Amino acid sequence: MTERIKIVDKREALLDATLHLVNNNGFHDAPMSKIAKTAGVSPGTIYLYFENKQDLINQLYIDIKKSFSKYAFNNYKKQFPVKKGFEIIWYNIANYKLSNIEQAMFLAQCDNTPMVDEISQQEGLKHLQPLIDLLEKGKCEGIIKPKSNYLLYAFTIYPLAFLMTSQRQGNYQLEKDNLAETFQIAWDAIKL
Amino acid sequence: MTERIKIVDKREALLDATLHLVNNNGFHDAPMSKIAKTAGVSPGTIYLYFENKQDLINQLYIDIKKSFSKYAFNNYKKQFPVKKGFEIIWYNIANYKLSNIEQAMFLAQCDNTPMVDEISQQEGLKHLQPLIDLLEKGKCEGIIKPKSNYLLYAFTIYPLAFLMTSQRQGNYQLEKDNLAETFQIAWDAIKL
Amino acid sequence: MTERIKIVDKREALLDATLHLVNNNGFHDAPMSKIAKTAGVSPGTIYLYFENKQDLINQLYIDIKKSFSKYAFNNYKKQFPVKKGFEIIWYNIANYKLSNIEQAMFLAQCDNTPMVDEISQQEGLKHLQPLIDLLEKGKCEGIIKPKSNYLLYAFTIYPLAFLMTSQRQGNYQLEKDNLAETFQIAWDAIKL
Amino acid sequence: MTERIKIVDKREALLDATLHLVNNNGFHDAPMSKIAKTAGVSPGTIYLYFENKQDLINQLYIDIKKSFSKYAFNNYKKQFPVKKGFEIIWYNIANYKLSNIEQAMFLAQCDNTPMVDEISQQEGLKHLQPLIDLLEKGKCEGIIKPKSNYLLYAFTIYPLAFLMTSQRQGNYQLEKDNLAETFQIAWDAIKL
DNA sequence: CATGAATGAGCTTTCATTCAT
DNA sequence: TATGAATGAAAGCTCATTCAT
Repeated sequence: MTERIKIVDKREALLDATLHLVNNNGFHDAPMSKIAKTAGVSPGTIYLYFENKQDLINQLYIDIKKSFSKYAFNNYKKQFPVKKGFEIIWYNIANYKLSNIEQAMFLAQCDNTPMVDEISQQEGLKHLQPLIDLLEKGKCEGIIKPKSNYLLYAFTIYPLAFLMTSQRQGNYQLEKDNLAETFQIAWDAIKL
Repeated sequence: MTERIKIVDKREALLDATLHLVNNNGFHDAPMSKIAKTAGVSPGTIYLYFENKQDLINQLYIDIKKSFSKYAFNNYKKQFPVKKGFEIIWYNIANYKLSNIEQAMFLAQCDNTPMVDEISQQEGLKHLQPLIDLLEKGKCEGIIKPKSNYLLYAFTIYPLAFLMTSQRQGNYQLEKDNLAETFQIAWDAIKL
Repeated sequence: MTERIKIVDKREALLDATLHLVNNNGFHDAPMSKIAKTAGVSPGTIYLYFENKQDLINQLYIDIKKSFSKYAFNNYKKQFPVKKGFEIIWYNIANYKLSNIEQAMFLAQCDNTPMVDEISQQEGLKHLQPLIDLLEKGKCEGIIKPKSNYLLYAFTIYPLAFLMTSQRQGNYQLEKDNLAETFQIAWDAIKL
Repeated sequence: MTERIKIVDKREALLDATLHLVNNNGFHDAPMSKIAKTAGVSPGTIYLYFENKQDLINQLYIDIKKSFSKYAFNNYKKQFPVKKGFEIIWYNIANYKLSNIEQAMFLAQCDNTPMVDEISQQEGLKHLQPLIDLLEKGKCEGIIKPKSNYLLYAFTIYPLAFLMTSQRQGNYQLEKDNLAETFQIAWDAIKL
């Protein structure tokens, strides 16, 4: 019992340290020694939990991607009417990016960089299926523009990444207040 | 004369090599030796044109940013009516990302990674001022939603980055045909 | 009782594992962790039976050397006439190298490498005294050439190491049949 | 010109350092850092001349094997009568082992250890062909016992390795004087 | 006795940078 | 200008050994 907690703790500490260092210094300036030190652990210990640096990055990516998609579909049911369902998912994702900036930044870095295995990248893509299904349903019902899902995603969900980055740099403040206005813009983009 | 051309050639070859390697391998797997070899130049030669690796990356970033913004405002005049002006800029940017994928990928990598100096990052931001001015004008004239420019940018220009990435991975084909439909989505998002 | 047997078993398992790994991978690629795993034991356990890696190697060397010399003088009595005595010892050694290839290989590795303590090396040398005595007797009786024992050993016993190696590599088959011919060669070398 | 000499010098210095360290400490205690220091060179420099540690060892092995076999057949011509030819080769090898103890020790270590690639090991074997041919000729002419070449080698050439080791440990002195007697023993072993 | 997670010194190797040519 | 051999600090990783359980 205590053992399992400890193990989880150390793995977690290492993932946290990696997240933090890669975010702030980039993959290229996040040496294993620093990761170990930040996690309060000896360099050799990393290799008890991860095969190598690439594996550490991959696992971090997948872990975060999982927690992200779990968050994204919280309280969502596919029986919901299209607009309501979309609203819930959109708000979930927006809130995730607002309150888990570190994680969101890391995902952005992974998605724009060849630092994650292609296999892990594929793995991470699977998780948005319910959103795809919802968009399809919306198109069938004549509520959403009959365009590629990539297009619909690009103009509704993806912009949140930019707002998050802007916010982090202090240029823009995305808050509960203006979230509704922002959703309106997203919805205007794709509604029929 | 030939010498000056040569100089330009070598600098250019080095920037090209860096662009290519960083795009395909990431900053962390683009050693100076490989950059030199790809550029057909000796490692030592790099330091005749650039102070160090960071400087090389910075200059590449600024160079591309410049060429990008030049492209973005091609044929654009601030006297144009708001929608026409916006349309021109939007299409310019879309076309740039379609035809200069390497450059666009690199910018995306820089914007989501701490690989470029903050100073250079600031430097790169200045270039979009005419777009900002245009959006402001649109808001004054009641044509565009009275929202933060960050928001307006996020839901019109920024999505193009996602489409470019999707296209590069073969998931989506952004072409001349559907460019018009795509613009419509962008415009719907911000028009009043 | 069971405990003592167990103890012996574990020590034995560790020695066996070491023998096997050092033979196949070399000393430099036989880490304690692999030895432990091969022996079906925890890494920490090794240190209950051996002081450290060097001690493990040393003890293995001495153990094998002991069993080898016991085998070498099996059925031998110093009262035997010289040629008969020599024949018995020679056949014993030949048979040992034929049927205990792993052990013989390990000894060869130890004898040509600085992997064993000098002390242990000295320790291992003592065991051939009866053979030395026999050679001396042979020289006194005018049956064997009056040469250094090193020389006599080099041209009678030592060649068996080469034949064993050749056999292991599949180049040569040393078997019961040709053992007699081989002995003849050895004897021709040193007989007067 | 100066460059090539320098290059050869550095490669040579590294091979020498490796020879010395592996002989005295064993493969397992001959770290690249020590090799570099002994060669009067920086650790990184090793990798300008060798792919990795294994390659360094392999090349050293092959180099020595080559120089050994060149030495072995010095002044030898296949037109010589069998005994004279054999005598020349045997003396050459004996002299090599007497005057190039370091090299001979290293070869012995390689031949009794899995430290050299199998490919390189094969490569090293090719060089004794003229001796094989000579033994065959001797057998045809009824001068040498009609036995396997492995056997003939084991009882004539191979014993020299033992004498060299003994000599190095100060137990035995193989010198010009007793070389003739020693040859006699070898010849007695295989002559018909 | 036995475990095996943890350690950290030390290993092999890489790579940004220099400098004699 | 241009070279590229050389550097050496630092990277990723291994492994003999320890110690709390």
